[in-house]
Amino acid sequence: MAQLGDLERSIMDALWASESPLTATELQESLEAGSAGVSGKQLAVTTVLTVLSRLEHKGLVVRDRAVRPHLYRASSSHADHTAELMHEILGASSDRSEVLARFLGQVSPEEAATLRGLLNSPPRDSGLSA
Amino acid sequence: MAQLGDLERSIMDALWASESPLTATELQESLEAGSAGVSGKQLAVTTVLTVLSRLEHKGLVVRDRAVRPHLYRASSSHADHTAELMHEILGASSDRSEVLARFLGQVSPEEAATLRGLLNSPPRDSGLSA
DNA sequence: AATCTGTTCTACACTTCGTAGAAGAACGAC
DNA sequence: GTCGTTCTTCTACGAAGTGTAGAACAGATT
Repeated sequence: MAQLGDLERSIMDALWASESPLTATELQESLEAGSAGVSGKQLAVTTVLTVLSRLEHKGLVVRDRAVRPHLYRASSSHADHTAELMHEILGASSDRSEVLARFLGQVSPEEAATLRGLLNSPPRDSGLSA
Repeated sequence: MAQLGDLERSIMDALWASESPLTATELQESLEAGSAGVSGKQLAVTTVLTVLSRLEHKGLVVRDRAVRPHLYRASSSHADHTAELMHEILGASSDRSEVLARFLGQVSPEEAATLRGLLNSPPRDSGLSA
């Protein structure tokens, strides 16, 4: 799946941050406003479109072609995506428990607590994601 | 830090698998033999050298210039590196606990057990790796 | 039909990565 | 100390990925 480029990431962030699907133009605006920090430079809509197509191709974005200004949304939540990425990386390792040990060795106490809580309250219903 | 390319990864794997530091030529040989699966094609030593330099530049490889055939070793263990990558990804997320929840939702029961064990075992003093 | 708005095609520059030859540097043999 | 061998560095190029956007095309509105 690989890591995304800067623009790709910004666009995904905007999509993840949005409740409802967005149009290319809306994204263009939210990119100008919301993010970027210092810039302020407006991107061309076609640029946004191009990146959206690429993200769709990568399976990260779903496009609704039924409506006229096409609507775009992230195919999975940010958390899901991130968790998947983490698993991908973990899975590529030969020595998973060792990695997990190191991983835990680096988490903050709060996160450790969070993890403990999650592991002890097992609401393992979510048989979702194929 | 980003993901590595195929060759870069193979070389890192060889370095991680090795107890002691290796020379470029040794790496070249172990690449031919150990990995690759189907190929069998021998890389030029200069290719290995180039990639090693790039990896050194990225901070993943440490080179000992004191001895003549320079010796190369991974700057950190595979597990450490992987764990760091996972943290990097996790850190880029705004909603860490949510990600962790999703992450745990995807781990195998064995891994969950491993994690439980690690979280309950004595505080990992290991103040190693800077 | 003409126009406006949004989408697709095409394109280019820049970076990263795989790949390696040519040139340079160090070290042992003589 | 010079010669040859061995190793490293420099330089380079092609493929892929990404940021960027104009040109051309399609659907809706009047």
